[in-house]
Amino acid sequence: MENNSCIRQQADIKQINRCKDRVAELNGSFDYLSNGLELAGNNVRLKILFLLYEEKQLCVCDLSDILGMTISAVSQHLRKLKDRKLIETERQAQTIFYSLTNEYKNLLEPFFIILDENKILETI
Amino acid sequence: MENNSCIRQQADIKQINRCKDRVAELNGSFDYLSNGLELAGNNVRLKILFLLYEEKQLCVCDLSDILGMTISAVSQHLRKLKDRKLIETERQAQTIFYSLTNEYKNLLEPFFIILDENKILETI
DNA sequence: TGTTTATTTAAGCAAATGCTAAAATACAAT
DNA sequence: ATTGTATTTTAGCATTTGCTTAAATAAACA
Repeated sequence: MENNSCIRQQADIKQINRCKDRVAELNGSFDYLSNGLELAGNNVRLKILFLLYEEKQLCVCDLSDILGMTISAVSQHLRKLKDRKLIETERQAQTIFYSLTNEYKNLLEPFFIILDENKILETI
Repeated sequence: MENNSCIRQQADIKQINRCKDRVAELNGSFDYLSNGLELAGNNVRLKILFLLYEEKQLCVCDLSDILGMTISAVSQHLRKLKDRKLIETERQAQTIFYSLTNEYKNLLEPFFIILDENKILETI
C-alpha cells in the first residue's frame, strides 16, 4: 500500500503505537460520530436539524417553505437523516411530522446551544 | 423555483415566519458550523483531528503510519483542514508539525471528550 | 369510488470527493 | 553544489452528492 519515501528516522515509536492503539480502540466511536457529523456537515441539513431541535416537529412542507427549497429536495435530505436515525417520523392525518431522535438531540445539543445563542464568534 | 403542489392549508404561519427569521438571523453561524462539521464528518479527518487533540502535534508521516494510509492521501486531508483553519502548521527542521487551532479545539472539544472516554454508546 | 392533499421516489446530470501514481518542491546536511 | 529526507502538488479516475423534473404512493374526504 505504501509508496513511503518517508523513513522518519526521528519518529517517536511509542507515540505512534499509542496512537494506533487508540484508533483501534475507538474505531466504532469514530464510525458512529463521523456518520452523524457527515450529515450535520451539510448546510441545509444542519438547518433542518436545528429547526427540529427548536420547534420539536415540522413537516416537509414547512421546511420547504422556511428554507426556500423544493419539497423534493428537502424530502431527500430528510430521508438521509431518517435512514441514519438522526430523525424519526410521526404521521398525523395527511401530514408526516419529523423530529430529532433522542440520541442525536443529545449528541448535537452542544452545537445547538451555541447556535441558539448565536455565539459562534464568541466561543472560538 | 417551486413546483409546489403542497398548499398546506394547515400550516402554522407564525411558526413558519419565526423559523424563517431564525434561519436568516443565524445564517453566518450555520455556514461557519457546517463548514467545520463537513470536514470533521469524514472518518479519516475525524481521526486526524482527534489525534491532534490528544497528541498536540503530529506530522504527515506519523499520521500516515498510524492510519495505514498513503502520505499523499493524508497530506491532502491536512490541506483541506488547514485551508479552512481547523489546523495550523509549525516547521521544525525538515518536519512540518500540524496542530489544532484554538477555535476548533474549543468547538470540537465536546465530541473529543465523548470520544476520549469512549462513551458514545452511553451518551446517547 | 374517485379526487384532493401531502409526500416520496426515480431518473438524470453537473459538481464535488477521496483516492492512486507520478512529479515537483523545500530544506538539511554533507 | 549535490544528495537525502520530508512533504506537497498535480493529473486522472471512480464514486458520491445534491439538485431538478416527472412520475408514483399514501391517506383523507367528498
